[in-house]
Amino acid sequence: MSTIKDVAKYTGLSIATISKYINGGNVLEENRVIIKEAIEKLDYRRNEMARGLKTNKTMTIGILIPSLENIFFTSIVSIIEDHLSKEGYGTIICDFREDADLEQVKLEFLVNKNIDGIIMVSYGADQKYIKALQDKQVPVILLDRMLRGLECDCVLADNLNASYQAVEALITRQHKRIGIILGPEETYTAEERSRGYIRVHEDYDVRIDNALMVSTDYTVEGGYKALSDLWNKPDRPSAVMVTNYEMTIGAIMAINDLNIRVPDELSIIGFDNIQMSKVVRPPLSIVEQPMKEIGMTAAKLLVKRLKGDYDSFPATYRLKTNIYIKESVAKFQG
Amino acid sequence: MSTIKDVAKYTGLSIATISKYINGGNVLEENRVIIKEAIEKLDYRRNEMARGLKTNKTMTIGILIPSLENIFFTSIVSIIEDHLSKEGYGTIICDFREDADLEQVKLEFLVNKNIDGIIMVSYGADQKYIKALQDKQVPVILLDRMLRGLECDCVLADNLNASYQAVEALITRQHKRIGIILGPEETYTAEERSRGYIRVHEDYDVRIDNALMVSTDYTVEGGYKALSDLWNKPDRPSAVMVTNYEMTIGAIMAINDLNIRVPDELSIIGFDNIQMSKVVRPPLSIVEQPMKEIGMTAAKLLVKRLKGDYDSFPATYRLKTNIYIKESVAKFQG
DNA sequence: TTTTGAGAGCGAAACGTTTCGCGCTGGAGG
DNA sequence: CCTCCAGCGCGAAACGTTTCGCTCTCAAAA
Repeated sequence: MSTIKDVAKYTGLSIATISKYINGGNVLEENRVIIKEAIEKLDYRRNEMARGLKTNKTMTIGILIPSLENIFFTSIVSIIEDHLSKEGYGTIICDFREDADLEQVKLEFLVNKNIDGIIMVSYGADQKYIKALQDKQVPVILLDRMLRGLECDCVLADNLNASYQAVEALITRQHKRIGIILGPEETYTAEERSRGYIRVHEDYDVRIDNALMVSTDYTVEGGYKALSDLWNKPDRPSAVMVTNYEMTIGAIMAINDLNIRVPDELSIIGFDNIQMSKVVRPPLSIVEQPMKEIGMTAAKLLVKRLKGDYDSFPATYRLKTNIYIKESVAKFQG
Repeated sequence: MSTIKDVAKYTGLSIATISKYINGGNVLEENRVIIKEAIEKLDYRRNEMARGLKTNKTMTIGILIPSLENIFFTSIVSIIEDHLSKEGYGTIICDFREDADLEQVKLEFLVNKNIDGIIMVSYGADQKYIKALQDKQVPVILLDRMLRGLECDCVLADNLNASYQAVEALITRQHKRIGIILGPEETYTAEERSRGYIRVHEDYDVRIDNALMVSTDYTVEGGYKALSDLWNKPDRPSAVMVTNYEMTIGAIMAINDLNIRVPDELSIIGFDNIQMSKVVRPPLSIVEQPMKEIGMTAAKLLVKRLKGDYDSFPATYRLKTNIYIKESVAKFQG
């Protein structure tokens, strides 16, 4: 592997000049030519580590998500990765398997890798840690969920309106008893989605039966059990909305196992994966989060922060969701 | 940020001794204690870049996959990431969006990041590039598909037997006209899967109608179109196997749109995502690749190579698939 | 002709480690 | 009591860059 020294020797110029050339400084046209030639001939590549040692930059961004098997997160990551790589940043991706302890471990791991910035979905990482990062001028972007009491840039979906609109679609179809399957109570997204559910009931003056709001974890099994429970209540709902992809899968499995006829016996609205809507029968109604937009917004915001532009910090981007009502939703037949 | 120098100063020992301690060398118990104290007190963290500059290691592994939105790949990556992070390696993940040109770009990107090793799914990267990596003692592990004419470690599923077994399950149920939806002809996996299809026909002495073997790209749209085409043939098959996840989704969509009754009119076997089998009705038969095992095997092999153990190079691990026959497959009713 | 200053190149220090080779110490063996 | 040697610790060089502050050149301005 040749170094900047070799290039200097080959061209007869000094190391400093070569460095200048590499970093886009002013060099005589004449020298520019021979440097270029030398670099090609010697197959010189800049040593990122030596560079990083001087500049104190790794050109590496950490991405921390709950699961790499969750298409919602990986779609977002895919966009981020692409954008950042165009800006010259590598992305070290860690998945913490939905485990808050592991989240902390991986977060420290990333920090020890001297990342220049981080984009993360937090389940409850130690806020001190994030604060420490911010103090070190390492930009942090939160994805999907905000952290209470922490000043931090954040990009997420407009969860409240997402569930508001979905439940509204059910209410305007005369449903009165609408079930909602939520994530863990303490999570930000679950709370927001439940607020949308409540608000739309209030706005339309429909009574809420708390028994129809069930919290579980954001897993396939959770969704399965929650839907079964709702169905087995003496006074069962005529419609259900499910508030993430995994639980949607579980709910559909339960519907299949319980032989529930959709939408005659139960209307249902799922979450996140638009493909799913065409795979099951009848076509599933879906609330879709704008993953591409979330990813792009987060990536751009991070790059802005990396350039030192802390304009309007802390910024929160709350992006609009889309709702697709298909045949899995029908008018309530009293 | 404190450095090794600060620790040396604090303890009154030399830099060399601290370094020794950090890297697990022999240090007097007495000193061990005060160094530990100093490190904690000063919140010293090793600067990976300075270290990398000396050792010429980045402790970073590149992972290059066709798509981050493909659960097959991300499941594997998830395992790899977890294992490698335990070994202290960060993983820079790149997705090339199924685009061979972009593959090359991202590969160069990773190489320029001075990765210590790479695990990749190649669509057709320049083999010279891979060879160059190997020459530089950077271990390369190929995933999912081998590259013709390249000596390289490789971990993949036993594709031939996967399709052999699936088609066998159909043949033993009296199906004579069995469709298969394959990936692009030039890809290694598609070729192997088609060989399994052919061999089982030969072994059971069933005539092959070439019209029933359709190649498309590994996409949802491709699967949709392929199944529609098969169905619209004058002499349509009584059973179809689909050879990856995306195409399986597409095939199911087509079945829904064409109102094909499964399994009465058509038996079907899908690929890769076991969850899917319980989401659709009737439950879908599935060939499942052992993703966890693939990931683990690849990660372990890489670590072995990184340690300089080139035992039995080039190694090929061909891992057994599992097949789950569910109600989407029925006996052929002549 | 002299002065000025912009443009280009250069030398050297610094970034935070690892590692080589050497020197000191103290206990075991003769 | 002397000799050895193992075990520790130390100083210094080196890894490949960036960057500061300097000098030199040459053309334009005076």
